[in-house]
Amino acid sequence: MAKRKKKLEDIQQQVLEAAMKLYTEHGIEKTSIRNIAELIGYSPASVYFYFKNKAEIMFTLHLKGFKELKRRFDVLRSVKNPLERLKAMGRAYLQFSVEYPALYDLMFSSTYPMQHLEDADEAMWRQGEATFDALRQTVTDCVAAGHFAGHHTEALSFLIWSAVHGMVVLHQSGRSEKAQVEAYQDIVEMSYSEFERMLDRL
Amino acid sequence: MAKRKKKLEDIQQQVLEAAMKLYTEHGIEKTSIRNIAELIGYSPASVYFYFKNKAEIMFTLHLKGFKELKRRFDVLRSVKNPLERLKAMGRAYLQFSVEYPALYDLMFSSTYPMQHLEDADEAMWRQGEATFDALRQTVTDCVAAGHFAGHHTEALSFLIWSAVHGMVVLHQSGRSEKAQVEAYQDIVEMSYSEFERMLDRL
DNA sequence: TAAACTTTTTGAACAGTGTTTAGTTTTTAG
DNA sequence: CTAAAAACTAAACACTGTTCAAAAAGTTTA
Repeated sequence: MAKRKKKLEDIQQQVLEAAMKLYTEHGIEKTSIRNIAELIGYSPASVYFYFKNKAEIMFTLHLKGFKELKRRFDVLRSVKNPLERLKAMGRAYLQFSVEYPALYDLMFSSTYPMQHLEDADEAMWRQGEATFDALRQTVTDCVAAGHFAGHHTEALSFLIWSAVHGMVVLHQSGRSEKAQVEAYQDIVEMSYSEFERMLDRL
Repeated sequence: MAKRKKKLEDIQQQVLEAAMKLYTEHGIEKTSIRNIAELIGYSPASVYFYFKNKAEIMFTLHLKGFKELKRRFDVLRSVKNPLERLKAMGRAYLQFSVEYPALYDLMFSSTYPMQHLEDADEAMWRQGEATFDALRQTVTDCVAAGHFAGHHTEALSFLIWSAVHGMVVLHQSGRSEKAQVEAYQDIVEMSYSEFERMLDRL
């Protein structure tokens, strides 16, 4: 009976891996239940024995992204200077988006995982909340250390998230290149440096 | 022969209006060629007589958004103080995103219009470029007036775009609420105020 | 072992999508 | 009035997510 469960989880894992492979290599349009099924040697209907629907598959996938991002943020807790930690978090966030663009899209843009939250009647997005908490806490630490005087912590935290997220999505949607934002190698890198300098002056 | 052209453009217009109506009222998933066709009393195949494909319809639609956004930016040219103009542009941008969320998505997030650019072998996204130009010019004016000393104009411009765009998409994707970013009425408004204060200190 | 029961798997279908093609109808020009 | 051009459509193709009844496989009980 333990083996049963093992096998079930095993195939769930296979589904997730196939979905991830299709998603990263060929995008959302090729990540179909039929393609997933074919990749693991099952019929399309079988996929629905292991997952409620496609939204749940994508939701489960996006959780893996948050696990990795959290891991990276956790490493940065060793950075004692809160302002330096905040800047390092931003860089880690950008780095993550470059290494896992598909996963990033699932975590912060795609409607699929959010759709699952509504299917499951979950009012909250725990992973997003936890990640924002990490940011908010670091901003709070900065304030305690005398930075950002007169600024509203919550609003400033959201602004910081927005700025970095905005760079990522403009870049990933192809808009920054198509709008000729760069005669420069990496506009995102340069803009983030500008952002760090802004934070220094607050 | 002028009447011919008139009628052709007339039906193109009808297609666009139907598409816009479906998109704003029921989202992308209900904005199908079949639904558009039904709304204007034509067969689905007829739509392809007036537009190459769905990407072209969405592209044409997103142009209307840029026309309106440009109109709003043009009004702000009367604001002589460049820093004030920059801040007003940001507010106008946010205001636009609130009034036309569907159009905003088409302009800055959806892959459909960008897909058309690739279909049409257009290396450039003229509307995005023109809009970014307006922002870049205003930042340049700010620099000329002694602001943002030591900052890189291009990178700073991209950062400003990113910050405001990031607020909009986090808000519109439902992520900000689901991540409990607000026990506050309007986190976007508050964050933008923080942003203005940041600009003042540069 | 045989029957009963449960878990797992699937073929087939439903309702939908974007798009193409061949053929028909309508309109215009000579 | 006829020939050419323009406008329009039915039907199909190849997909999509999803459901359901039935079949197959595995497990437990008598």
